[in-house]
Amino acid sequence: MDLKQVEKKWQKIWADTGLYKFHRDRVDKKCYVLEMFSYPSGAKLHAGHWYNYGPADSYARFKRMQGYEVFQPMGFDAFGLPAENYAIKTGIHPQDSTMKNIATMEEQLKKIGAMYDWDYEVYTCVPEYYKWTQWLFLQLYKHGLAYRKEAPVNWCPSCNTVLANEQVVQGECERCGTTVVRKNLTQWFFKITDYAEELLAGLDKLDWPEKTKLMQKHWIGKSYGGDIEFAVKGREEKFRVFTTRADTTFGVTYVVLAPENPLVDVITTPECRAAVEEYKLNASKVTEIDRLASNREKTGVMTGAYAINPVNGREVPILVADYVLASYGTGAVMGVAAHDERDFVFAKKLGLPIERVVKSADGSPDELPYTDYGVMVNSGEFDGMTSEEGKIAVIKKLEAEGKGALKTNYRLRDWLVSRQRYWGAPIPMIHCEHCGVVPVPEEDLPVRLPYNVEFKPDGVSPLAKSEEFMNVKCPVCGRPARRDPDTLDTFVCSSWYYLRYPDNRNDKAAFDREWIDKMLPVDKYIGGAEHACMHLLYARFFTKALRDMGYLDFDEPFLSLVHQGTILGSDGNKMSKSRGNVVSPDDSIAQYGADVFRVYLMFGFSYVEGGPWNDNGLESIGRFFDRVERVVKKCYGMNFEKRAPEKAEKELNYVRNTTIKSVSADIETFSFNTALARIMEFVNAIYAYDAAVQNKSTLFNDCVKDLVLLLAPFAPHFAEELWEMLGQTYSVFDQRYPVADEKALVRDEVELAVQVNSKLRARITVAQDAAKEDIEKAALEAVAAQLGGGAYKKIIIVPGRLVNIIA
RNA sequence: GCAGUCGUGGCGAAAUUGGCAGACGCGUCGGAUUUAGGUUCCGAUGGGAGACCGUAUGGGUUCGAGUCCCUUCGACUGCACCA
Repeated sequence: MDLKQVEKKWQKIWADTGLYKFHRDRVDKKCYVLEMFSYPSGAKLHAGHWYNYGPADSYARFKRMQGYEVFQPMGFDAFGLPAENYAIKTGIHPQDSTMKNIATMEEQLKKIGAMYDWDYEVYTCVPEYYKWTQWLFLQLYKHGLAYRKEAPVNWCPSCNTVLANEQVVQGECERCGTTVVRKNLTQWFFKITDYAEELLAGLDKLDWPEKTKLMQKHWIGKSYGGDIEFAVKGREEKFRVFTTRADTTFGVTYVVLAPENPLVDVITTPECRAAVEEYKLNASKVTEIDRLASNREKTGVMTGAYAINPVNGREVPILVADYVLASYGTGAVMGVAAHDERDFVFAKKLGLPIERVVKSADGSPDELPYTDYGVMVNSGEFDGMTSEEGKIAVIKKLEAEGKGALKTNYRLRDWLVSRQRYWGAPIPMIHCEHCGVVPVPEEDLPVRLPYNVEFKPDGVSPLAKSEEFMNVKCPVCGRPARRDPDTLDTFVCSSWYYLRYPDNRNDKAAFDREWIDKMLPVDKYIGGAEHACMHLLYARFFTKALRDMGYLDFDEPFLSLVHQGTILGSDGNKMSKSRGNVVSPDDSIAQYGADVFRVYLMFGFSYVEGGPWNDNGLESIGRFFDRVERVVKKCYGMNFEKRAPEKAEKELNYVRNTTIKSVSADIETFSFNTALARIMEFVNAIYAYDAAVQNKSTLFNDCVKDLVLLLAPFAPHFAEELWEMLGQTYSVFDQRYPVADEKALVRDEVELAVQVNSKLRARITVAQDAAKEDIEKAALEAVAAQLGGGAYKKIIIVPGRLVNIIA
């Protein structure tokens, strides 16, 4: 059959009959299947998109055939850096290129033949959407979850522009090669850290890949310890360090501040100032990634100031070193050279003292640095305590003296959402000389992104150059004021799109609470593992924050998550233009059709693994389709006998039902490759029956019908055509997926392997319900020769599998 | 550097979760159909002549290990001196 014609035909009929329209009145049966939406970059839909969307759609179709009201929307994550860079290069406006790309990708997406209900489509870059992104920002602001603070950005002094991390290559600007420095700007943050504990605790309940949960767990990075307060000698100032090893506090021989720590400027002595300033300048030139490279040589300088260790009153030097980060803990660390790997290296390098205060508990000799737990020594009243006891006891004592506190620390940082970019949602805030920072009133939303803006980089946010945009009346006092010139991180747009889909036309609210409480959470979310920590964590945060603000009533957005693997080029490398190994789906589809392409992707790879592309796999799927088509054609119009040979009937019916059972189970776990293998076996069994039995009964017809139904989610156009060929009524997707007849799954006889001393020696066939004694007897008979005298120590029987005789 | 995942025929991969390793497919070989090639249908296909040997490596637990534990090697992904 001409698959391309068939695909066109059914895509039209599906659209004309509205087959995939979501029925809102059946919401109690809803199944929300969501694939991560596309980013419409210059490129077209690639093999990776297909690998995400094709199998996911097969899952959705399976759910539909099980009677669920499937909601499977599609949309575009349309704001972002690539469109803007493309514009800087070509002069084509981001809005124009983006809308054009979207149109192309929509066409391509329609060719997949997926069940998307396009009525619910969403673009994040249109005012109808970003109005509500801005509204969400305002709600977070009103609830104290959005705030401003200074934070460093990557700054190219030559281009006069802020760079994204990916635009910094080995510390240099990717465009001009100038060394990138860090520069502080006042920017907006979302207080995701308020939810650190809940984000961590909620992971347990989720049906997500374990490794993804583990990655989020590490990202949140909870650790138990305490703050310890050090006074600066001869000054008023005090500062705290966070430590998980307070049992080593007596071994502190120095303390280190991060170069960005504001205290540095305050305490540095005049003699040391020049060196410290130079050190700070150099540190600002090193990107965070380079600065944190583990094999990098440790550096640091003295501030000239001294700190007083609160446990023993000892004076220790205060240094500045870039291995201490301002963003983690308190931006200050106590140096315990004897019991910390990094401190040890640092102390050696700078000639600082090293003093042991912990030794191994069993008294066995150990070398420094000794980083394990042990027993405290040289620690005054704490001598003899174990590290476990000591790290609590030391903090508790300090706490009583007001010089410390037990503390749980999180690695997670607040989410920086300001971008000094054009192509994003404007931040809906106004800066008034008299009233300060004022939110845009909700009735004034959206704050529209102006079209005519000079977005080429020249030192300020592109929007800052648009007087028309910037000038606004202060909503509080009415006097002239300025808008915030920054736009929102695109992750903000994608943190709530799944909430907008079900209610995408709502112009009164971001979404109707009652409705989305019925439609959400998402039942199955499918997308790449690269989003494990950012997108998936941000979306969870948004859901929880919206719940607490009273806009919805569930805790988690995505109950169940699957990551598809990556399809590599046929050379085993990641597909990339520079390698020239990119596989274009369009060519394959033009040749074989969308269904063959989709089935190839599902059969040839383990879904979560992916793997290298292989050209000749497509052809074999085409042949499989032909094989199915032939048996369907043969079946239609055939005259059936009432009875056929019982044995052949029983065998075929057995295969039929085991196929149904395992295919259903496999789709549920996204094991598409094995599901298709079972279907192929079923086809083989139908052929075997056909060859062996002259006068076929209606079982043959039933099996062929089941075959088409089983195949339908995988090859939707093809199956719809076959269903019609069988004289059945439209549509195959309104049929129920076959359900196995449990009675047919029981076989009269089973084959068991017989082992002697765990080595396979024979096979026996016994009745399904054979008694233990009978099995033993049959097994012993079968291996009588090997056993010789017949003596044995014991027999192990694994029901339905094997018998192992230990001689 | 740390963490996670993984390593199975010529190739893509399976393996009921500790129970007959290699399902299914590709490729290859053979047979049938065909004037022939292709298509189609049927069969064989881990290695070895064999007893046997085989799931990266070396050990361990077990009646039994691809699966669990430890060692080493390699690949991929993530994180980045996390105090």
